[in-house]
Amino acid sequence: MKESTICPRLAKAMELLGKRWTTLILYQLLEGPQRFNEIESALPVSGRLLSERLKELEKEGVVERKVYTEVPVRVEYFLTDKGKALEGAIREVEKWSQCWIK
Amino acid sequence: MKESTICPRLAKAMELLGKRWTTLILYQLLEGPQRFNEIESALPVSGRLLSERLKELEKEGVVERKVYTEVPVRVEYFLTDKGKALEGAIREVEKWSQCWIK
DNA sequence: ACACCTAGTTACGAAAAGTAAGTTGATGCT
DNA sequence: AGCATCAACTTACTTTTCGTAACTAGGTGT
Repeated sequence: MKESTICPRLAKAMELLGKRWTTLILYQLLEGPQRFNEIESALPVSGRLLSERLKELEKEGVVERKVYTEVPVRVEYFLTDKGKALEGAIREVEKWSQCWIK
Repeated sequence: MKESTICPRLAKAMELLGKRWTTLILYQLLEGPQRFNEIESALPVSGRLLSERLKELEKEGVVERKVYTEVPVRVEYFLTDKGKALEGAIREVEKWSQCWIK
């Protein structure tokens, strides 16, 4: 790595959000709490990566995980306040894609 | 790949914007036209990847490339209208990072 | 002829992603 | 008891992408 003049906070944010699938997972969670399998079927992402990304997002405090000890077990993921604060950014990307992607 | 219920335009947008460095490169270009070496020194990205990303962005019509046949040659990259239309989204991410990333 | 400058490209080992099969723990079925 | 089922992961393995550093091309200046 080299020195860079860019703002470290933005760089760190993009290190998280710039990973494959991350933003689409968050977009999906804007709909409300969802279980592992729901997210997996909504997106073309594999269980392996989904699991990895959700852990990263949890670690960053963007997403939380709640286990319901039913049978079979149910696990729900949902946005924290930090995660909900990303809605504006995600909606802007959504708008852009509607206008500019054919 | 599996079937997914997510909007294909957003998915395609994220396929571009979700790649490593892409958004930071665009953020950098919000400052105005810049040469290859300027972008390279502003970001911790290598020439190899910068070249690859700029080609992708050019192909998608987000960025344009202008060659000045001076000595030595000068090449400038700048945002098209499609690229400038991303400013809102990028600024939202920037705001989020200022508020939520320590 | 040789060094220098920008703007790349190439080669190659390392890390991340994609795919598919396997694991865990609590049932219910026969 | 033994086996199948279900969600939510996890492992093993192949393919793609990344990171680093060295190299190339075209046009000077010395």
